[in-house]
Parts: sequence; C-alpha cells; structure tokens
Amino acid sequence: MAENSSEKRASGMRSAERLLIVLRALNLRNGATVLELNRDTGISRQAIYRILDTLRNFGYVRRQEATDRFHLTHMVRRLSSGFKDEEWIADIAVPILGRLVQEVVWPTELSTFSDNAMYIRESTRGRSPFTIDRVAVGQRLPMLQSASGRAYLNYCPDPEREAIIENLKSSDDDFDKVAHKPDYIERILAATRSRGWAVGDDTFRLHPKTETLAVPVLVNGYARASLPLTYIASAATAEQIAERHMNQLQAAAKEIADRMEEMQARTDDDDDDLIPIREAS
Amino acid sequence: MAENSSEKRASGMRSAERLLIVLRALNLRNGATVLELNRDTGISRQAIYRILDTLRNFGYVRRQEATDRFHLTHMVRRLSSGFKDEEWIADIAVPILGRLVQEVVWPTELSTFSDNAMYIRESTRGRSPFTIDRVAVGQRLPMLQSASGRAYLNYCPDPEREAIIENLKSSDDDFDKVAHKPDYIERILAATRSRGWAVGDDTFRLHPKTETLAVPVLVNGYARASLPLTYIASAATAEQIAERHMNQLQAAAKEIADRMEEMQARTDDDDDDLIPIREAS
DNA sequence: TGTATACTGTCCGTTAACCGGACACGCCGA
DNA sequence: TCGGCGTGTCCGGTTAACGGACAGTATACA
Repeated sequence: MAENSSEKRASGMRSAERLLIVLRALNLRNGATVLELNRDTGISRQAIYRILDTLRNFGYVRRQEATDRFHLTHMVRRLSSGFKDEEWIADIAVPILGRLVQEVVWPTELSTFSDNAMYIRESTRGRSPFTIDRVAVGQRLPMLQSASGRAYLNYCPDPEREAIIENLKSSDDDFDKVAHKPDYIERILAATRSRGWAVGDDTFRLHPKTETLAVPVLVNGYARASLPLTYIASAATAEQIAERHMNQLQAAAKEIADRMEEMQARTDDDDDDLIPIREAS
Repeated sequence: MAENSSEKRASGMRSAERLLIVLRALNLRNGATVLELNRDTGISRQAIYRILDTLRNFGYVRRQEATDRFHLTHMVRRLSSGFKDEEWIADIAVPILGRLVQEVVWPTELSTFSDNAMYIRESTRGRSPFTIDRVAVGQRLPMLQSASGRAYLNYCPDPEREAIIENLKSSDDDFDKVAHKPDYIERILAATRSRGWAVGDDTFRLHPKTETLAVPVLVNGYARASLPLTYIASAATAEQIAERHMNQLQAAAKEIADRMEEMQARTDDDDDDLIPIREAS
C-alpha cells in the first residue's frame, strides 16, 4: 500500500538509487546471498543480480567462492576515502551554522587546522545581510594573527601547540615570523585564555572594514576547530559583540562538539536513516 | 573511432555505473563543480546533474552554499563502514591463495583472529583435488589447538598474546581450558618458534583424516593472520609436507604481507585503477 | 555599450536499457 | 515422488535515462 502518494520522489535515477540501497545493505550485513539482499531491500532478485554485476565490474564486490556469498572488497574504501576528518566537522556544522546566522545577524564560519594554518571550511556569509566580501571558503588564515588561529592554538592539546609553533618557525609566510617571539605568543594566548574567546590582529584582515572574534570548538575538551564571527568594525566593538552574542556562539560551538562526540562514539552500526532500506517491491 | 568494438561491456547497468564513476571522482577531488566532474569523467553535464541529485537524495553529497561546489558528506562512510580490517587481509589474499593452490596441491586457507579464536576467512578447498570436506569458510578454530591459532599466537605482539591468553582463561569453550597451564602454552610456543611454523593438535581436527600446519602472515613484523595448509595424514608427515612446500607457503605469506603493508602505506591517493575514470562521452 | 567567453541550469523527444514475469535447474527433506 | 527453497537466465514491453538545444548569469575586454 501507500502506493506512490507522499511526494513525487524528488528526482534521481532509479537504477542508481537501487545500487546505493544494495551497497548500503551489503555494509549492514557483509557476506550476503542474492536472496538475502532481496529480502533486506525489497528489490527483485533479477535486479540484485544486475546490481551485483555492476559492483563486481568495479571491483567493489566479490563472490566468495567457497560459500557463494557476496562480500565487499577493500576497494569500497575508495568510495569514501576522499572524505577527510577535517571535513567531517565542517559537514556537521552546516545546519548548526545555518541556525546560528538567524539568531546572530553577523556571518559566522567554521575553520579547521591544516598545513600550519586555519582554513575556512564552511561559511554563512552568503546568508547574512551584513556580509561585505562574499566567498571565503577555502581562505587560509594565519595561526598567530587570525582570531580562528588564536582560539585553536589556545585550546588544542599542549603537545600539538608546541609542534605547531615549532613548524611556524620554519614557515615562509611573513605572518608566521612572530613564532620566533615567545613572549608575543604568550601574551596573545594569555589574553585569549582570560577572555575565553579570541580576537584577530590588526596586521591581518580579510577585509579592512571588518574585525573578527572566535571561539574554539572543544571536542572532548580540546579544540578541533574554530568558530569565528566577522562584524563590521564601525558598528560595534568586540566587547559589545561578545556581550550580545557570546552565549549563542558558545552554544553553537558546544552543539557542534556534542554532535562530533556523538558520532565518534558509534563508529559504525548506526541507524538514523534518511533513506529507508526496504521500500515497496 | 573506437566505436563500440573491444568488448561488449560485460554487463552492468549504465546509469548505476556512471554514478559510481562520479562518486569515485568526487573522492579524488573533494569539492567539485558540475563542469569539473564532466571533464574528469567524460560524462555529460546533464547526466552529472541527475547523478548528483541522486546522491543528494541519499545524503551522500551536499552542495556547499558559499562556493556552489559539491562535497561528500560524512554519510559516505556508510558505503564502506561495513568493511572490516580483518576482511581486508582476506580480500587481498584471494588471488595469492589462488596461485598457491596451483603450486601446492593441498588446500590452503587464510584465517584471522577474532573473538578469542581464529576464523577461516578464505579457502581454496574448493579448488584443490585433495580436499575432503568442502566448505570451511567461517569455521572457528581454537587458539591453542589449531595450527592457525598457534602460528598467530606465537608471532603476534607480546601484549596481544598476553591479553588473548588472559581472555581464554575465562572462556566457556573446553578447548580453551588449557590456557590455565602456562607450561603447556610455553611448550607449544617454543616448538612453533623453533620450527618457524605451527602444527595442529590431535585433540582438535576439523576432519579425522587430515592434519594441518600453518605459517603466520607477518605484517610489519607481527602476525595479522595465519596461512594454514591441510593435508591427508596418511599421505605424508608434517615434516615431509614442510620440506616440499614450506618455501611456497612462506612466499605466499610474505606476498600477502607485502600487499598489506603497501596498502597501509598509501591510505589514500592511490591510483592503480581497474576502472578508468574518463571514458568516451 | 556591445561582444565574447565560460559556466550553470532546464526542457523535452528519442531510444536504449532497465524491469520483472516466466522458465529451467539443482538440492534437500518428507 | 513431490513440494519447497534457492540460484541463474531469457526476453518483450515500458520507462526513464540520455544528450542536443536553449536560456540565463557573471566576468573580461575593447
């Protein structure tokens, strides 16, 4: 029953969809026969054959000779190996940042550490009315001058911080030269620590009219990302922005961190489906 | 040119194949536009739209708002999360065991440790003329009596061996009771060590007429699996079998180990393609 | 301002390819 | 011997995937 009703199945290609369903089913029960897959997914046996043939052509599935069951091969890793851990957190942050920009009018971002700098991974600049320069995703931010970098550096594990600073000393980037001044570093770290959030330095601005403050995203107690907020300098001081929005910013950071911890807990065996395996036949 | 010619495209579903190609391309270049995917894969732009829609319906891909690029999401992990590391090695072993059974007439297997025992993951019993009982994949082998278990136990890291023996002491299985006799354990380990390979115990036989000897698969110096060879007891002694085939057995174990180390080295960014991305349009 | 280039997004008629009913076969237990 | 259960394949009808074509947007340059 149910017929079609509900929605018109937005779009998408039927046979390809079913391949994805079978692939998912194989992941839930590695080592399966055609009939088992038929029962698990509701897809006709003949179609399962076609799909398994396709997957076999690509080397993602093999048939175990002795038992005649179909198994995933190590090649399936290729279907997700391009997804990096840094992107994971950005991915999770998307809906949370989306809600945040509705509460806080200013644009916020999510940045992660990579290659001796912070990189903006996700941004709500496109959705904030107070955005000056648009696209910022992919933007590189120096560790010691940007609010993102300072927030991250202050709350990452001690050995990581020491290693980063050591690396910065041999960096080509002019911004990183100050890594040779331990008292300067200690000063900005202390300032960040006492406030609980970081501000950017005048020597580094993505846009001359804007300033930025940032909070860390603390996963299991340590920074894994930063959550910067960019505002127009003439509209308010950092303290005013913090007074108005710090609670919301911290709450969003906490929510992202919670989701991360949650996802890490169950490495696998999850089942908060978007797509129901088993449909109608 | 080229037209169709070559082969008849074995089988498989066109649209589903192309989805896999696009998914793979997205892994190689995470964050891509429709046009980039078109160029990378040779698939028409319109088709890329359809495919991305499909992937989006399943939550495997999202569009980054700011940059309008398509990205993988953490959901893609589900396409390969069911593939466990123990299966990886069995997967790699398949073609190597296939060649081995042609040199050594006796059937060989690959077994890995899991849940306080060795499990047969892959077998060439089906392809050896000297096989008595057929299907053995999935068979559980006790650690202290089977050749597989003894080979593994002797060459795994010391802390792992101690932990396993500790676990065996609280096992329900009668075979595991001998874990309480340290001198017995020391004796079988010493015997295995002096020979370089392990033999099975009379108290455990999958089939009364057969005996088994096994070598470990040493990945980075430590056992990750065992490679047992089963022969008919009346045909030869263990020493005779070893004299004739130990070189081949060790070579196969080494080859499996090499492939494993190789695969571990490049976690990603590999490109020993079976399927050529970029075909004709 | 106009023109060119580069890219994104959508429509729609054609036809290839996907679909599943039907059939054949092998195995096992009653 | 039969019926139940599972695997594997064929083939004609229908559908939905395909890509040419067109429209829209942004940027560069004269």
